[in-house]
Amino acid sequence: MPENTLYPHVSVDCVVLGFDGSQFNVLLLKRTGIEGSQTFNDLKLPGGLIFSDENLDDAAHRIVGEHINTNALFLKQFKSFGSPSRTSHPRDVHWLEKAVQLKIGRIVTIGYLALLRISSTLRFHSKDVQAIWVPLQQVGTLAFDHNQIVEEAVREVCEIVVRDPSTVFNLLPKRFTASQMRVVYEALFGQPLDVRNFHKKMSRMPYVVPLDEFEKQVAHRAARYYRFDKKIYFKVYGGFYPGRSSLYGQ
Amino acid sequence: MPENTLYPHVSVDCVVLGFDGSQFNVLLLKRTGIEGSQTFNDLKLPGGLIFSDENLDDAAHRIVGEHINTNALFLKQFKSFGSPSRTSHPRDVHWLEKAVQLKIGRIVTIGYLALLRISSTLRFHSKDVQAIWVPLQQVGTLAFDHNQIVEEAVREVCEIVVRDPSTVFNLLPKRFTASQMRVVYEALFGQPLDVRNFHKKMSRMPYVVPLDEFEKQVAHRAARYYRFDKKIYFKVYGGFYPGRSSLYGQ
DNA sequence: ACAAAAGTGTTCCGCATACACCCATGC
DNA sequence: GCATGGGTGTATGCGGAACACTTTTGT
Repeated sequence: MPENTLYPHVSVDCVVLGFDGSQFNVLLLKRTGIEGSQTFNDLKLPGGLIFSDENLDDAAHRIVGEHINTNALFLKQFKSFGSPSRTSHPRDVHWLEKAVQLKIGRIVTIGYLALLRISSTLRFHSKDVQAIWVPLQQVGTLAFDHNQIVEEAVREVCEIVVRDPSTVFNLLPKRFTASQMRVVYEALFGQPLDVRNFHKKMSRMPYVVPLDEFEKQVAHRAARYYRFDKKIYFKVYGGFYPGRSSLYGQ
Repeated sequence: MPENTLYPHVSVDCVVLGFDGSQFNVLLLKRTGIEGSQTFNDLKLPGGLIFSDENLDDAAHRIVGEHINTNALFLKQFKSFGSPSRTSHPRDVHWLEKAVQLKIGRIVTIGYLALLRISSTLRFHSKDVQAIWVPLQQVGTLAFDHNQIVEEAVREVCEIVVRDPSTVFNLLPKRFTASQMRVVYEALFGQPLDVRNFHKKMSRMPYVVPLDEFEKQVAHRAARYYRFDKKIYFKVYGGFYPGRSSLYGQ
């Protein structure tokens, strides 16, 4: 089957990062396979071959959508991976042949990154027993080159948030307190942030609007709720971020 | 040939941006094809299918290397393009069948961006009559979706330079004057920059070291030369840029 | 002496950083 | 009343932005 070596397959792999209020988790799927005469269980990213008439973004939505509701999901292509050896581990070769029902020569994969908050209302699709959230710190050895893909995705996240501050609100509920927002930033940057300075930073964001609503039933002073205002945000940034290019002319 | 629709091909397309001292140019290849009974001439990005045992970065180097010397070339993957219709224009279908000698169903392409300076010593490989530099402002309608690819690459450039200031020095000679460097930034940001502020900015960059060498034979005050010091740069930045992620733990 | 580009200093403002105490609430 | 987390103000320093004149050199 020379076609299979000449013509690589194309897949999409999705690094779905969910913030649970204190840390980041990645959505992984349980995989069972055979290596030699042994069976093994490990984990992989949600991913799959693209359909012949499907564009990349659609494929990514479809693949994530097999496990969670993707309405209004932040989902962004971030990097492609095409090492010829990325699917050549015996475990992976064997698993692929069973899963895809094709002899696979090589797969180039397009990496997608999704950001969302893990809320009490977020549910895996019914009967989806293979999908689990794994805290980033506890991710072990994954299938294929998926550790590398996760690593690169994580590297992306901060840059995305810095470039476009509105993306953090994907990680927060509609109403959120200042400390919820601060905890997200602390997780992103891996260090504690000064509370007073963070309040000032927030108050300098015109698109973070304070509400006249407060926490209830808490064993301490009730925190104020805020919300993110998209319209104000786009008015402020005008759709462009600082450092935009104008190489095509002013 | 159902394989061809099921298994897309994978190519690499390279947006090679060359700065000529005053503006950015993109490396394009002349293409001659047939549409209906007419022949036509237009331009395309350098690109091609990946080899079966080649990784993506290597393919990009190979493809750019067919036209210019890629020693120490800044070359970076920036985005993939996979619309099913991106190669479906009749001109492109016909041209591909001749060029690739295969019936092509669909091509997913990985976009690469290269940055370099166009110097007097830069030469296209001998007899390479198809490769030309086209100023970005003068780029017309290109083959396939190459206009879109160029557009996205140009959008990338500023962000890359902002994230990693050392990349600008790919666009400058080893020794450069302050105004040469300023002109690069002005072209990048599409606006004139204040001369005094730019000098201060430069003097705040420890890795831009002033030399005791000056222009000669110029009909005005001779400008000082500077050089970029990689070692100092990496000492300053430690290999990391501000806003790096530490999601894996501190 | 003139044309042409190089080089230089000050002020103002916004933002980041560092730092310590009082407030509201439930138990 | 105490434990728990929420909320607040001041001082300092750096870097971005605005702004005009003198210096050097070849012709």
